[in-house]
Amino acid sequence: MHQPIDPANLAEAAPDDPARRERRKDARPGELLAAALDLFVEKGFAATRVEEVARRAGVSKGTLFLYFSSKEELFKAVVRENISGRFAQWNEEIERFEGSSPDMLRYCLNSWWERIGATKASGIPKLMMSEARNFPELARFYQHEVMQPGSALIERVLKRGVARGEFRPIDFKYGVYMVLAPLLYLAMWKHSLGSCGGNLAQLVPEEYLAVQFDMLMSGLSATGAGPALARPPSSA
Amino acid sequence: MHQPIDPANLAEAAPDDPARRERRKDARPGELLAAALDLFVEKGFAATRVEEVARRAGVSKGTLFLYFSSKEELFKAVVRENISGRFAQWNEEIERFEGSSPDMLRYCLNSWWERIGATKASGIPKLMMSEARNFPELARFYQHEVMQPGSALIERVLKRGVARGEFRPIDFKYGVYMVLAPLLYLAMWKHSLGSCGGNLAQLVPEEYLAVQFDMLMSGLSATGAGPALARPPSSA
Amino acid sequence: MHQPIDPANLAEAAPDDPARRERRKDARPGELLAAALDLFVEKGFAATRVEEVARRAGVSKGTLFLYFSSKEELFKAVVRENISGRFAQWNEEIERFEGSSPDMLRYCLNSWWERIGATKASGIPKLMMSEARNFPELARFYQHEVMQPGSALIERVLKRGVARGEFRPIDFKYGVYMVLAPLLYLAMWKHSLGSCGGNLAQLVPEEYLAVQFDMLMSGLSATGAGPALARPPSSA
Amino acid sequence: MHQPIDPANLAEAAPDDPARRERRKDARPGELLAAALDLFVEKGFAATRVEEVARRAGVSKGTLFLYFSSKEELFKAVVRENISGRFAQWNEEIERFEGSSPDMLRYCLNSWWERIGATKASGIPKLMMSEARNFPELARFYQHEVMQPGSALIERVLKRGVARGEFRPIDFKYGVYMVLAPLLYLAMWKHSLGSCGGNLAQLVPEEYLAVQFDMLMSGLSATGAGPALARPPSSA
DNA sequence: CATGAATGAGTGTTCATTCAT
DNA sequence: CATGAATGAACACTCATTCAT
Repeated sequence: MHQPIDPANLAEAAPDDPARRERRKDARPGELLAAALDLFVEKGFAATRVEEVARRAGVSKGTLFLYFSSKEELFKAVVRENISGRFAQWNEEIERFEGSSPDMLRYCLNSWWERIGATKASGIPKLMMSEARNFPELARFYQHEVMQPGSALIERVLKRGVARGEFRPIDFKYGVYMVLAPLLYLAMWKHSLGSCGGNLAQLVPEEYLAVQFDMLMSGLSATGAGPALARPPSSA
Repeated sequence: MHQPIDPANLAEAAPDDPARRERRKDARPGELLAAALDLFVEKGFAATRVEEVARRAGVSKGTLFLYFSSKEELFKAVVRENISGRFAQWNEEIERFEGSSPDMLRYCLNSWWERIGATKASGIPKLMMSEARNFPELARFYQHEVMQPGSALIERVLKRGVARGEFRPIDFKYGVYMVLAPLLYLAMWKHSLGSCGGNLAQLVPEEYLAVQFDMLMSGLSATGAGPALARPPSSA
Repeated sequence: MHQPIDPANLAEAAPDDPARRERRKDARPGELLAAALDLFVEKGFAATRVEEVARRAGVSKGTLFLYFSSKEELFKAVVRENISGRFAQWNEEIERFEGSSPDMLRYCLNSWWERIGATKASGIPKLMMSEARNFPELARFYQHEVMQPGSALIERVLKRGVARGEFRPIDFKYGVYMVLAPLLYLAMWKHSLGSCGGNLAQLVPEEYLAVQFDMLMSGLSATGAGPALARPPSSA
Repeated sequence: MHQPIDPANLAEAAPDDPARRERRKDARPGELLAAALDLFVEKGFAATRVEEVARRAGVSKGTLFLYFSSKEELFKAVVRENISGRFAQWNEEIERFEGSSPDMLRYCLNSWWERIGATKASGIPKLMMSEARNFPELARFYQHEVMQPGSALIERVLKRGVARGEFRPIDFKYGVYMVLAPLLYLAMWKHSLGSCGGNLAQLVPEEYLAVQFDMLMSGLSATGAGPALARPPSSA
């Protein structure tokens, strides 16, 4: 990732050389961002000490402030770094998917679990929920870069199912939330109450997701006799 | 000294009159609890300053500690006042409910919305999710005083429905989460991303809940042909 | 002690009637002073809470301030209350004592232990040592009312012994401290380090005093060959 | 990573060079320790404000906590710096001492006076007496770090004297207190009543100590005919 | 006289941020 | 570029003192 450091030009590079600074922005900050993600997810924003982030990244506290002008900026950078990129691939996969819509939906839930839910990244939605109010700008950013593409992806799946007669006609706006809510609740639960000992009913995420999927299918099933969702879609 | 004490009215105004004390303990703390709820919901537990709570209630910092021995106790009192204190009545209502189990479930969702979801109290679940990790004692408290009774209440409804043949047999542990997750997600959404302008799809909570209810019913329906939840219940 | 309360003149007694206040100064304050002595001795001045003093005396915090304008004044009153009186009797006893001077000295040490050292009053010297610097006026008072008569009493005993040829001639000024220092050190030790668990060598006060007495006698003995104190008395 | 690490100069300037850290830890803290000693002695432990210590040392409050993790640790450091740290040297001196035991004891008293008694450090025993009860952890520390080694040192001197036939056999436990009590009483007196004007009999410490030493010697003298301490030693 | 609710200044400690080297 | 020593604002909680009743 870094080019080999050439001692020959060290003396020549002006301290404020923008190019050099640019390069750095990719180098050392990477370790800082990783450390920050770990700690923010683990302890939350307020309880994370910048010194510990720096230490975990192997640099000094002063160095951290060389790259991020404040703890808040660090937080924003962490969120930016860890969320957007995946949707492109995800959309492609959906595009190429050839199975039934229920299978496609199951595939979505499963890959969410594998790529987000079961990983450290699952801490980010929780992070955003917790801090959104104190970082409205970040919240807006998250809406545009994460919530919107995510919702769009799910909406596409649902629409495909309806179009192919595999799902009954539904109100897509709320249908999306029906898929999202259980996933996001699970992510948040994992990183808050679920991480505190003494839980009455220890969730097994895989089972939780299976049950939620069954539930979804019975709500979406074109053959189901239930009244659910059988209302004229309010928005396309 | 001021005026001769008239024994006749001793019962009404004796300095240690328990009733008077009761009134006091209910009077000023009431304003403190209201102020605390506002601020906790608005800024979170850690970011709320006890002094500001006091100021908003119109008393001094010292007075607050006269009624609540610590910030954590204040928080617990807020939770008791707004959530756990209601389970008794709620349980009674359920006990006396005579309609069908679907109606009972709908009644639960509706009263949750009216009493919690639509009020400032809906900020509390979000708050707990955000702060649980950093305040384990509060998390334990919340588990015992809120999550447990809440889950038990829902489980009772589900069991009644199954027993009366109105719901298909389900795994109750996950069934409870199927009811809870959408509610809690809504509460959290309201107090985080939902409270920041510029949302792509503005949820209308009532509609969201209606759709979620339909969904639930189709998943639970005894007559439905879908595969959902049709697994042997794992716990009674 | 108090005159019976005549309801007839209650209305007439001006609230600030000094006589009435005087009366009170003997009545309720007695309990307050006792409670304060206990607590000051037990926990020191700073660590004693006026509220606890009041509670132990069975009155409210406000009432305490009715009698003592501040915590410091309470402290002064406690010290004043508990120190002077005993010397008159003590001096008389010494006056009448007819045994040998060593026996008289032993008698002094023993009665100090019985009347002061073994009682709560032993806390007062410790109190004074601890707080003298912050209450210079009290320190002066203590010097005049306690240290001075106490020293004089001991000096009288020593002089008697020298006059009767039972003690060798000594410098009385320092001789007095030779008697006092072990006693006062014991009192302070009892109320500080001695009251904390885990002492290496648990003192038994009676044994400590016996050994100190032997020591004193060997230093004072007219027959002893040692060089001790055999210098021309420098004062008195 | 920044520059190739040259093993050759690691010992001199590595950022984590323990020697450099050592120097730092001795530099500024020295001023803090001096300021703390002054203030603790002057006002006591509880009444001393860490901010004032910092201010007097010319640094900020935060800096103080950079070097001492708490006020109690600061106090312990003061005690170590001024008292317990000296026992090693003191023990060595005793070890090498070749004169008679009475001379050795006199040497001990004199060096106590020069190194502790006559210096600000003499305020520490008084301080401990005053605050021990309210700071049990400090009391324990003081017992282990000061009282115990101090007693052991004196006990060694006494045992040597008895072993060499220069002192008569004594109960060492109380013998130690016979040496200690006058010293500690002097220290306390200096910092409490002795520091308030208007003393009846102004002690001259050097004379006080000389007299106490004579007294001790006559009590310990092997040739003395007195009864003092001539009891079978209770502990070896 | 007596109460006890109310006050608010004061304390030890933390931690994001700065800056001289 | 990197460091880490220094900063100082901030915060929960205490408690002597006041005063309306």
